[in-house]
Amino acid sequence: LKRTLQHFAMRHAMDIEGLGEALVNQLVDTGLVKDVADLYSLTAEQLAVLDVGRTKLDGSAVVLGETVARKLVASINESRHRPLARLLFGLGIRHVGGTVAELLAEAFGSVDALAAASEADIAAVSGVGPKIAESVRAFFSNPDNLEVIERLRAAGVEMAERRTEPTRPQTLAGLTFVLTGALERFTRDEAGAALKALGAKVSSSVSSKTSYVVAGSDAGSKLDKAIALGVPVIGEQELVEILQTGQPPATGGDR
DNA sequence: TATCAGCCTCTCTCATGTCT
DNA sequence: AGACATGAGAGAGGCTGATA
Repeated sequence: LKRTLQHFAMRHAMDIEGLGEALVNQLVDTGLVKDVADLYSLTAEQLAVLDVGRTKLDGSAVVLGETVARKLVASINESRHRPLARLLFGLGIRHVGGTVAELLAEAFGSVDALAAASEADIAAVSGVGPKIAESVRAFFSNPDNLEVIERLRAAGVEMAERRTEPTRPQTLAGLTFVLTGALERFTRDEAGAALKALGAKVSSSVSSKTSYVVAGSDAGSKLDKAIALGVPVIGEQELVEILQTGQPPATGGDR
């Protein structure tokens, strides 16, 4: 349960800021939370008095405090409106990470449609094979999982994708980017989302099929691999230009 | 203001699934 | 079968908020 909660709350899932391992332990150990749906009925008053596992000099317990508790409740409330892919990832279905969750969200559009799909329907999605399809089908065949989904629905968690047409021309369609190192003007997630909005694919590993590697500061082994494979490497300034103009670099990188 | 603990962001690595 | 891509866990360093 603790691992499920941590996974559900993590950044790439429901992104509940402030809910980490220590707090999850407290919530489960005190009995406040028995499944992920219970998160949505927590109050700031309940959270504020939780022991954070330390003691003051006088021997009394250090508690979470009102500031953190209020922020956490706000973050939990916001998480009701995450995109479908985040929810699918957050449910913790084996073999379904962020990327596969996006494929499934795109293909089925709602939790209900995915839950009703056959193994063959799921495996028909490009990028999803029989193992993943079997795992997804098994998840939605488990009554316990279905009950949690119903409780999440009752708590107001959105269960379907809000269809939005691309707002920018898909000028980077067919190009694959890999981000490495730290960027100054945005996080890698933001940069990745901006690239995807232009139709690009963003991958986490470099191969000869990679179109461009965007290297920020302290880039690691992905930069080394890009150089070894002769994949064009671009810097943050070039990335900004791509995002502004919507056009891939004319030169193909020069690092 | 300094310290502390927890959280966040990011890298690295490896097992495993998918595709050609 | 080999190449490619993903998922997931561990660890490092920085950031944040509560406490002293």
